[in-house]
Amino acid sequence: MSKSELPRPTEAELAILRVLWDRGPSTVREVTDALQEARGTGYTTALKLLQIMIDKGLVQRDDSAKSHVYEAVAAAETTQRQLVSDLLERAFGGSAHQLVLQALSAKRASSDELAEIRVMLDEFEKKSK
Amino acid sequence: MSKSELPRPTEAELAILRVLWDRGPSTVREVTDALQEARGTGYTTALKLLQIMIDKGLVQRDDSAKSHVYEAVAAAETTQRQLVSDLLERAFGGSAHQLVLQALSAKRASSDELAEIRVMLDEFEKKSK
DNA sequence: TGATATCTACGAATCGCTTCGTAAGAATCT
DNA sequence: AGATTCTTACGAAGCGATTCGTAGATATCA
Repeated sequence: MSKSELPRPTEAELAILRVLWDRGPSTVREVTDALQEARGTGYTTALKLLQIMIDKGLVQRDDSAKSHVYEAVAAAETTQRQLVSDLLERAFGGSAHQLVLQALSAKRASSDELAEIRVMLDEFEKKSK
Repeated sequence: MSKSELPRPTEAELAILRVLWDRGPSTVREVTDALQEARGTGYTTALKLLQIMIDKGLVQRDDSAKSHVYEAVAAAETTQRQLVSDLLERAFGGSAHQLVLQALSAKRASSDELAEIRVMLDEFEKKSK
């Protein structure tokens, strides 16, 4: 079984993935604490979600210790790319520059950010040649 | 009541909105036909969705004729901006340039597209000054 | 007119997501 | 040991999204 076909994470699952990407491998307790303030997630809720995410292949688990340790299977960039790609098709009909435009409008991007994006474009173009 | 607080459309609702943005005001029949190939949506399914979307304020209806005519309340750009903004927070922690980067990676954007995006950045920067 | 087609409205079934209560086992404290 | 705390596992409730069947009203056709 290849890793290439992970399902799109749901909203709650994405919140958990963000914690795992941020903290690295973590226990249920640690995930719960991290989500406590932002979402008020309860302990058994986080546990259940992580168990479901194992079934889906989104996370893997090390259960050698008493408190199991969970880890995201896909890198942040991979999942983010999947999500953007999804939105691009579903909402923009594949028009990347429309998406970028709306992203900048939504964010009211600063000049610094715009400059950063320009650098990215340069690198991107260099690579694709 | 202001129009400013429309809920985020669901997946099926977004598919309908795209038809309405594309075609302009349309009947249930027209929406169903447009979605038939892409999604296999049945007539009563489209009708029910449109009725739900009226409750949510996503569409409005002209029922003066026998076949009611539905129209999107928000412009495409407005909803798209909302969706991108949402994804930006939920998946990227607000980092716009990370989102742009993943969008370009996902799309393998062409040089033409990249050029288009550069033009956009210029205009954007000009406006924000 | 009678049959057929088209439309709206409504209810219900189904499914996935999210949350929580509870039970049972294991470790820790007194 | 006995009580407390922490953990995993599991089931189920609640909710929203999606789909469809059916009924009833209205228009169209033969």
